[in-house]
Amino acid sequence: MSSQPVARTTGDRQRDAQRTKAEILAVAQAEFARRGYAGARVDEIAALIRTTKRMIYYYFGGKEQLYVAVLEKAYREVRAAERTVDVEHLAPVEAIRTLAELTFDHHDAHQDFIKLVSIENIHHAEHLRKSKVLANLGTPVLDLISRILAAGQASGDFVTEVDAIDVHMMIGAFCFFRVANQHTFGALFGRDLTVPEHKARHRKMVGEMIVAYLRGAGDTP
Amino acid sequence: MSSQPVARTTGDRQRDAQRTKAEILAVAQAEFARRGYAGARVDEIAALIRTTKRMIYYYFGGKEQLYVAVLEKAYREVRAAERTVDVEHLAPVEAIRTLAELTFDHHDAHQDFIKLVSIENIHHAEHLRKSKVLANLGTPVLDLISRILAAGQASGDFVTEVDAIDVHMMIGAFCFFRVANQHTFGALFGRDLTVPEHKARHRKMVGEMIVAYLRGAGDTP
DNA sequence: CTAGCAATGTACGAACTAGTAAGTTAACAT
DNA sequence: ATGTTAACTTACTAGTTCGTACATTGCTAG
Repeated sequence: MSSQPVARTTGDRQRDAQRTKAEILAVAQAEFARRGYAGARVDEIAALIRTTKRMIYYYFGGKEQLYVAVLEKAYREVRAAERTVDVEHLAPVEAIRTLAELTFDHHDAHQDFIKLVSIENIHHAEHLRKSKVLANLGTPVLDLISRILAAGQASGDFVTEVDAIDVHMMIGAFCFFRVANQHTFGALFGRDLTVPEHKARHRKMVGEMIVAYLRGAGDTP
Repeated sequence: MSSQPVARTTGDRQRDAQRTKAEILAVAQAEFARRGYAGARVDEIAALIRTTKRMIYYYFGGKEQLYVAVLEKAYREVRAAERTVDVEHLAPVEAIRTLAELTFDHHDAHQDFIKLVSIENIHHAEHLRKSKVLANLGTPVLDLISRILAAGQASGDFVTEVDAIDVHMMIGAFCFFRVANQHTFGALFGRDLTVPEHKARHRKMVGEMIVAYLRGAGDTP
């Protein structure tokens, strides 16, 4: 009955729209992250794939739409990863500490995404704003933080009055910075943030930082 | 005796090398911060000044050297500002809190600089590394932090064992993030980080965060 | 087996962009 | 006063870069 073409599972076809599209997206993501929006070259992206530049225009329409598609894919993957986080079985202090450490790991593992976000901010998030997909993506982690904060306040572990967005920002800022600014930081302070000792120490630091802050230890007496 | 042309103080000369150079640098800084290195256009920079594109090549040699000159100028100004910070008359807790708040103010006041740093990181700090000026610029704030930490440990106010660079990074990460990522953050969380309420709250947050962390409140019991 | 169309390749052009050759003028030293 | 040179302008080019017109071929339904 179905008139839809059945998606074949064998991957060795010469013509495969989905594979071509996916390949373009993957290469484009690396290229945009590496060179920025203006610095990326459509011809260079085309040269790095099986197919030709024509396909980029066939499937995406143009450089800008390709860039938006890359952004959308990257954000979708991040949000999907966020949804797999499960720390609600932990006590509030351990829950927020673990969330901070998982956020740290996640940023460390997705450096291309960090770069894309940096690039998008240089452009005042104009592409992100254009995308309807990204507007309706939601931020599951915020609800999680809200619940942890409520539990921590109820138990008395957390004293500081703060909302979930600010907590998310405080954790994210630290995790983002050490990836996004590793090169200038390394050059200016002579410290390579990628070496395991620093990484492990910083991972601990985020957790301790957010717990100390939520316990209210920074208050003026 | 002197064969050097005396620098005239009247600013109304038609030809003034220093003024032209300074004007090019100022416009270029704005343009590079706005569009990124690849996105900035030499013709556009030229169009925004009194003089012509030829002068950019006359004084700086090319687009890349102009960019490096902009970077050098921006970093020099930042380091100069750092040297004016005086918090050593304060007790350790107040000293580090004040330093954090001043860092916050400084980042907030120099958003173009933040953007240039983001851009430079996208390019793996390759230009920054090339510059001999920037290699020998030093980081006066690190010594300051070291002294505050030593005083705090001596007085018993600070318990956490941490070095100055990590403290600088923790403060800087927060201050940097809210400026650098304001656009994607605003679009995704519906929160405009530039509105005074948020800004004032975040300014307090940095101070409380670093004090709480240094007091060792995040330690596992 | 074949018609029809999605998918793909080739070749090219219009517009842009960094950089330069060659000539001109203002300001200063003497 | 005037020669010299730094400061400046104009007009141009060679190369790049996004995008497209047009031709072609593999895949699948029936």
